Amino acid sequence: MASKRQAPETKRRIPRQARAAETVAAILEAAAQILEAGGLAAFTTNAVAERAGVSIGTLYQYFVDKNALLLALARQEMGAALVEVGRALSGVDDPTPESRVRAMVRAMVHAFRGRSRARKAVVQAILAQGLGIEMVAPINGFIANIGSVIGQDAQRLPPLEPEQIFVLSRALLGAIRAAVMEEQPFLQSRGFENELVRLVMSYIDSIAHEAGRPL
Amino acid sequence: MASKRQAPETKRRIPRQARAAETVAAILEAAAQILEAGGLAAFTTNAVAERAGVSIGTLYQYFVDKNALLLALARQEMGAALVEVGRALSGVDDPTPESRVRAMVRAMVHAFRGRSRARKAVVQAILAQGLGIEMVAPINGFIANIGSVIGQDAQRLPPLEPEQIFVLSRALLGAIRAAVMEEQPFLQSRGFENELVRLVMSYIDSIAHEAGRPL
Amino acid sequence: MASKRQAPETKRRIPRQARAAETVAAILEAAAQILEAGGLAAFTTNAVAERAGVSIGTLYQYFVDKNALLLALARQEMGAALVEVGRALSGVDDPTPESRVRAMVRAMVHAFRGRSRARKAVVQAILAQGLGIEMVAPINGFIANIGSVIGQDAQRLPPLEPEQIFVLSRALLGAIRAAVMEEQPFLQSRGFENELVRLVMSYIDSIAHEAGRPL
Amino acid sequence: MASKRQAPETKRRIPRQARAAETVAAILEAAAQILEAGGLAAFTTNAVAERAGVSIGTLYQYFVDKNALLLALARQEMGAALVEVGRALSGVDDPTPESRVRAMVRAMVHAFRGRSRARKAVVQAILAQGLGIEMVAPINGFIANIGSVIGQDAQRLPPLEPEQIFVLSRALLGAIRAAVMEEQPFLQSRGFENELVRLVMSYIDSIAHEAGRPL
DNA sequence: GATGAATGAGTGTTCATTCAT
DNA sequence: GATGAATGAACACTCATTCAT
Repeated sequence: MASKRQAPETKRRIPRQARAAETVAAILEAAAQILEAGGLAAFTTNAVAERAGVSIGTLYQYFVDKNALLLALARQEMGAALVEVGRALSGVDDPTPESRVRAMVRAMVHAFRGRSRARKAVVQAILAQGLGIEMVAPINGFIANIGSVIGQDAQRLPPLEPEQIFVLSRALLGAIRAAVMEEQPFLQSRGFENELVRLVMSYIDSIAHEAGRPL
Repeated sequence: MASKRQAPETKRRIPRQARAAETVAAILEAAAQILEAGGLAAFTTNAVAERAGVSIGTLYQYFVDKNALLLALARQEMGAALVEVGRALSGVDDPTPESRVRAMVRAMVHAFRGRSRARKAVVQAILAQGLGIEMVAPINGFIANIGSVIGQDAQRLPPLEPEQIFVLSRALLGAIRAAVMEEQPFLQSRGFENELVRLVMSYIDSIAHEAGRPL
Repeated sequence: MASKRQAPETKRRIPRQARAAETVAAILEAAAQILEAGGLAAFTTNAVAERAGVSIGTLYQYFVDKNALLLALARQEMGAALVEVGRALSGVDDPTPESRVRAMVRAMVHAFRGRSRARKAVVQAILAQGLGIEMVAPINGFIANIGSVIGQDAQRLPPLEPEQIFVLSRALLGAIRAAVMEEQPFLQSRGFENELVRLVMSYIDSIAHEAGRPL
Repeated sequence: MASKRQAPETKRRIPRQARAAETVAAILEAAAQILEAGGLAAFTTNAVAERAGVSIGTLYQYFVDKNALLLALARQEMGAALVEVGRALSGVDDPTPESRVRAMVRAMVHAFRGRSRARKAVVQAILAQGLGIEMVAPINGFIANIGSVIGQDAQRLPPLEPEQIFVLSRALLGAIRAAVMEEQPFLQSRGFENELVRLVMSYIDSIAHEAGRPL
């Protein structure tokens, strides 16, 4: 696992045929299952290949190394999460700022829900390689546009400073991540959701006030 | 690395002689250096022993296993950080709520400053074992008492709900941690500090308002 | 070497290809040679692998751990011995009780002959794990049926008590084992054989007399 | 643990003072306890020293190496056993041949003061070094003189042949040893004792008959 | 004489990765 | 394309033994 920092290659061969795509899917699914069941410690290439019903050689035909497999899994999961968040935002008919934030928060919490051990392991591994930046980038984007997420008209909120985007996105993710990692029972409770919403709203509110444009 | 969740034993032998104490210190220092230089991947017991100028056997005379060494290092670092935070809080003569929060935030940021790779690695390792809870417990405590940290008189702010303590502490730590992990250049900037303060203050403020007792 | 008492698993992978079978054979042969040459002290997995001309990884592909290798060797050797004893018994055309016992004794003595250091080591190791019971079980069975081995008609001798089976089988094995271990020159002499036969016959005789059914 | 075959040196320093004798005794007692509690696997020099309440350095002042300690323990226990056997023989007032044999058998079974696990471990270790011969020599002597042990007048039984001495002593020891090693519950039962007596008596009987001098 | 901190060779075992079939 | 037997560097950890204090 040498450390390649810049968006390392993941696939060795891009599957062009249906069967190959199935194989890749099977391997990723197996990887998730292994991770879910035994955490990072059980995540060996041999174990993944076996569970996928594929020979170890085949696994290496599609993933350059163990790391690439992990990354591919992480990307797949992040993508799914983002799709969900997007869907949540577009599906809100009550356009109160708060209700939009709530929708986003809920989507994020749920994205981190099922298969939590697998997610935990993936997160760990990603962090361990300093690839966290790449992974949170999309979330970052969402937060950056939070002005438009919130306001009916964009003028109301001045564009956020980079530090503000950073603090808000990482604070939110950090709280959710901690709840997942520590396996907190209230992860999906209403109370927890409320507090996350409060975290975002009060922060935005403070900025708006400072700019003389209270929400 | 078997998983003992509750404050696992760290030391195998308590050093009674001066030489032994030096040895332990040397090992911990070496561990920090190795972590700093090569991250978790380079952190092998043999490497640590070698850098400490000590035989591998000696290392194992003082630490039951690799994990215990890591934990001991984590505890030492956490302890130092907490001491700093405590000192910061008691050394503020301008007792504005905001200035007290600012002191705390600044202490935390600085605690995460020097030797950041080592700290990063320690944090990762701790998280990887689900011992994050133990490690953040003291921070948790600080936040839990944030009412008294902030208010001149404690009645002003109702005691925080567990979820609120959780969200606030993890959000703050999460933002700082991310800045460390991603090696953000603004880590020690005034602007970043301001936003962290805002994060805490606005959240508290929101709670206070809800309780009908604005700060 | 954890202690699993009940017929522990020995093989990790059942060899399906010809090459694999050869590899396993080579490893077992190497193990026997190492044991023969240097006793239990020289019996390290690395040494065995090296002598087998195989990598250490390959060894572990076929044997879960060091112990499993030892056990597999023991079983192989025991099996060979038993086959010999069985063949000896069925090949006696003079059906005198004594001549049948003599055939059995002779087979046992010969079974413990060649590669005695290896056998010695194996025996030691097996005993050291409390797996002696499993290993002597077949011999036990032979002795248990000694009535039928000896008598033309089975009624003549009452079925032996467990303690009697135990004493007779262990006494016989003990005498042979000691001769092997101490490398006694008379191991394969006629005189020694005679005395072993006497040991068995007189004991059985005594039981038969007691039961009022002298042979 | 290099193999020195001929009655290796055991003591490094012969204790001349009372305190030293106590120390040696404490170490041997600790060794026996460790062996009894955890078998050969737990038998480390450090563990013994600790349980004896002595520093590891002190242990090495009295025993050249680990092996010497084991040997000293074995000799001590063998000596004790022999004394007991002797006492048993001289203390029988019913001078039937059988009752004398029974006394001997019982003393042998009860050897090692009921510390059967320790006994097992010592036996294992002794065997593993090929020092079994040295250890059984005294027993051999007893059996060699079994004619006098048994008969009121020595003429009755012709002197035993070397093979006969060997077979009888090893058979008896083998049966007892196996019961110890396999931790058979009937080890100290009357039934087991009876069968051991039968083993010896019937064998002797057979020889006597052959010589035309039935007991 | 006693202590116990220090030593370090040696062991069993894992697992990512290769490549002949 | 797929297979899976083989590889071997690397690691955590043990414990008999030494020797400065």
